[in-house]
Amino acid sequence: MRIGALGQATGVDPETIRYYERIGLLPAPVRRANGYRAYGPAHLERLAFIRHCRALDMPLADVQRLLRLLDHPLDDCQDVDRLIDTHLAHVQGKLQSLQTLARQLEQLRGRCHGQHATAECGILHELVAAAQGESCVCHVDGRASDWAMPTAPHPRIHKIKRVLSPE
Amino acid sequence: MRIGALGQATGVDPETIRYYERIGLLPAPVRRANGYRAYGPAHLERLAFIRHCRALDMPLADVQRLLRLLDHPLDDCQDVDRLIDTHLAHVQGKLQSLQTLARQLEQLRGRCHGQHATAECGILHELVAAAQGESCVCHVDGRASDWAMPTAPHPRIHKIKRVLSPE
DNA sequence: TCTTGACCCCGGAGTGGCTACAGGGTTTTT
DNA sequence: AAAAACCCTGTAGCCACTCCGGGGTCAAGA
Repeated sequence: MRIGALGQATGVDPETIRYYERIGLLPAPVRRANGYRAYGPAHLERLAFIRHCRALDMPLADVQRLLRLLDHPLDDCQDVDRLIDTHLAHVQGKLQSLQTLARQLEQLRGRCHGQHATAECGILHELVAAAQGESCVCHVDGRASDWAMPTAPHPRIHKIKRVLSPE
Repeated sequence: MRIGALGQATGVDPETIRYYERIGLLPAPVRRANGYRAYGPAHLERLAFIRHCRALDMPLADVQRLLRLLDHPLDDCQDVDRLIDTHLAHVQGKLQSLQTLARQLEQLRGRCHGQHATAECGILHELVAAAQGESCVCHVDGRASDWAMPTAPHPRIHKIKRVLSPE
């Protein structure tokens, strides 16, 4: 089958299929005389597997590792366990902070009803107040969620000695 | 204050601050004779605001819009409402699919205990079976979640006429 | 026969929100 | 004086695609 048919069969965009090939996730198929890719059932199966893992939000690197384990059926299965465990922990952590986040946004949303100028908007006021460290509906307990924080408090460990000296 | 002090005060990496300046989110400060950026309290406030919005997982484009609304206090506040509403809906949708995903992963994890070769691993078996369209703990109801799907079934609307013809 | 239009190819750039250099200069501390 | 810490610019990398331009191929319809 050609790339379009494979895409149809698996629900994957042909461009994504080519991308998977480029990064070495899907083996390059043979080519027909005209240069078109010719896929067989093995490709279909493999791509469906990738797709399913992606549906479980696994990063492609993890999918790659699972595929390698599949190709070597005698290896220890603990690697699979660990991979799933790690991924699950990751997902659960994300879930937790997302729940907190949704609560915060709901409360924030409750600050404003009706039409008035932004100068009187409870939402903006709240956001500004929070930014200035005052209490905020978003941070009832006084600390911010770490959801989607660009980088949790300075993961980069370049030793900071100098104390903050306001200019 | 210099960029490092501002970063300390807000918990933002100096490189991120420069990035915000580059994309026009944070106004460029004056420079000292040596070329160093010199920030004042207004910058601190603005950056803290950005940071707080980011903690609520808002995309920078939304933060940009909120900042503009803040700068024009006479505008209608409905824009703020809509922005928050949209964002909240987005977050809630994500939350739902993440919950489904976590359940699926938990069930998948339950398929494998103990040490054996990957050939006998219940997790891998399950994933392969699912990929082949068979019933799967992950997809009890027979349909896949759409969480993190690269692209929900072909959003691209290039009309497909030719029928799938297995090679 | 010609044209249309669906399909295929490739390479490269763009997305968001940073992060990580490289390669230099300046300031402060030891 | 030397070392460490800080600052600058500019560029490239990350993830998982997505989109685009510019072209080739192939079957069906007028």
